[in-house]
Amino acid sequence: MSKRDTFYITTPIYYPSDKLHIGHTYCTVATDAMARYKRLRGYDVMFLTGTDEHGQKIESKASAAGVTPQEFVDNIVIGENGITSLWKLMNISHDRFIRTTDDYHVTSIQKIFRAMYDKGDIYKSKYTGMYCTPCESFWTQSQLAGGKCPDCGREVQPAEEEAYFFRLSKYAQPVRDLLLNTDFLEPRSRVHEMVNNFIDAGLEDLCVSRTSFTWGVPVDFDPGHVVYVWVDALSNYITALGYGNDKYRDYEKYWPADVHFVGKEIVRFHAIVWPAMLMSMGLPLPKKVYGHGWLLLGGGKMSKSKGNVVDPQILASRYGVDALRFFLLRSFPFGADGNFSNELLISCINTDLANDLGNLVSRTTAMVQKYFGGKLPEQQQYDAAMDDALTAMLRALPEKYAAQMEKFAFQNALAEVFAVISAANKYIDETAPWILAKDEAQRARLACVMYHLLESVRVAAGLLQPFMPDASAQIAKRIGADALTWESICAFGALPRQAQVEVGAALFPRIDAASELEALEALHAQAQAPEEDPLPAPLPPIDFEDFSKVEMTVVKVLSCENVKKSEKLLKFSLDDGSGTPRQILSGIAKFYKAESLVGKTLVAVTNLQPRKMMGQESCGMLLSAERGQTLHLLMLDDSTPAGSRLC
RNA sequence: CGCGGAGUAGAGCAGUUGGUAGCUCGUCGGGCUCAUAACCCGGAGGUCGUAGGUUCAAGUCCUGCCUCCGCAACCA
Repeated sequence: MSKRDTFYITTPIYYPSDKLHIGHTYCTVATDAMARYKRLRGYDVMFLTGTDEHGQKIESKASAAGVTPQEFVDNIVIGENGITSLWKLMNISHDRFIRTTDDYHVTSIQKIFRAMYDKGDIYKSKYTGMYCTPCESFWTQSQLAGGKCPDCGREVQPAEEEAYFFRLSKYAQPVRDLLLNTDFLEPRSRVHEMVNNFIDAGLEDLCVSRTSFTWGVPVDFDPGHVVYVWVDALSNYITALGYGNDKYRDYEKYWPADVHFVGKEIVRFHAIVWPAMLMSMGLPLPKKVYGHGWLLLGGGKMSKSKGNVVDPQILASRYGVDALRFFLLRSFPFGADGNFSNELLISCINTDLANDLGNLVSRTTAMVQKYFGGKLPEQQQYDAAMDDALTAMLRALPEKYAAQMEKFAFQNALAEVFAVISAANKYIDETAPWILAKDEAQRARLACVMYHLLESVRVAAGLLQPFMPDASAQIAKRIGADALTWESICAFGALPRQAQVEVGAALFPRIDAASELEALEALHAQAQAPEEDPLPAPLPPIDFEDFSKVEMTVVKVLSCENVKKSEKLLKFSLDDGSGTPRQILSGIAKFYKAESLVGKTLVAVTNLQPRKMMGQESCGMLLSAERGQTLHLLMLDDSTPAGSRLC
């Protein structure tokens, strides 16, 4: 046999700091459908997924949980209800699962890092960030919690550490050309975002090592440094094939990847950093990066902090894995955001799966059973006027479907299949088999009608295999079809004339929408309720001397207004007793209306280093009490004079 | 004037290179009885966010404006 064409497809490697939600499932299911489709088409497919297990966040979460980082990620990745079991539940057919803590990956990363260093594309310099001394941790501005260390809640200071940098700037031009002049990145709308926001804004060299934490791949020629996420995580796509290690030997065979499916939030790394790294290593670039959309809830982003995460395990257990997989790919265009809702899920299952597909299988097999005892006779009479339209549709379907699949337009591919399922339901009405059945002379005609229905079901089931592997197999079994190969799907009449059917229970039972929605609401509320915000960890004792360094002053609000273009900032002008108004910016706009605070008596730390926010200077910090999602400013009795010191 | 996306029937969405506005759900009426109260047919319902412009012709191209969302920034 001649060497088959290969198809290499990947999901991102997910970060196991929390349970995965429906968004991750969406991406993985889409990748799985594509992989299964390509296998159906005869490709030699490599489907890779995995987990990105290093980094400071894992390290600190593990320490908070009192376990080692390895134990922590093991639990989330391969533990009970972990990521691998979620993929097993979702019937994901990945060929390989990479964990960045795997030995072979670590070995490869060290080689890759050194290769880029030897080439001069990685160099040593200084990294500047906010540093928390007690935690020995660097944080970026965006990681800070209320401007403080997200771990311990203490103050952080600007500081710098020695670090290695990747010469990303050197590759700005070739990457820009790649994005603008080729189909490397799709959908096209993502290209503008990348070029305008990042490349043309000036691409800075990228910090690719850290000394502030240890949970990572060590830089083997410089103890104390660990490889930072970019090199470690992105390279998984080649290390998993054996690049730089002896574990696998598939690099030559599968690289370059045919497509990386990624969420739009990480398009930037895949479309800019990854090609630049490969250019530096002198390796071929992946053929395509596809940035899919997000599932939104109530029009907004799904996120833990909003408490609106949807749990795929619950949905799969209630409605079935195939139904959930189908829903995800049928309801939303892959390239754009989609609005997830339980109503939509239930209505999709009821309409497409129960009413149209499931019911078609049910009525068809029931009739074959009823009229022919489960097996069609050889004698069948074709009626061009009645049958031509349906057979033409069936013959044209595989090609139309394939055209959509090649574009990753899962929604459209499924729409094509369901157009034929609808046509088959209509065909029953037009041919009215129950009338034919009353006339013994019409037996051959009736058999032909039944055969056409079975063929419609067979072809549809064949094309649904990538989306609903189990349900498709069940349908094939019911209508007495063999394995649904692509060739047989394309060949109308591949089903034996004397097909033997079996009647069974409903494949997709109808869901009572009203009661189900109620049940889901209840489950959701249950999942939300116990999430009490834990108290932050107690801080170590401090000297009175340390405490006395903080100057806390009673202030009165002279004026207060929202800072333009900022959601969170309020700008205060305060009477601190000195006679000169003091300006302080505070990120509490979500909790208080600016005008309601005028005249209030508050407490401010008045000897903090002034700091600029949104271009305005802030001289101090207003004290407030925070618990979970709530925040209360410290307000004193208005008789307290401005300028009083707290002691 | 940071960047991008979106605004199309009650709801959720399609509308490729400009040429009579479609789909699903819901709703109203009819048909059928093989089937999972499912299936089939038909009706009602849209000045395609808004104001201009190009064109014989614009949801589809151009410009301004409004609203929503995301990214970025910022959150002492």
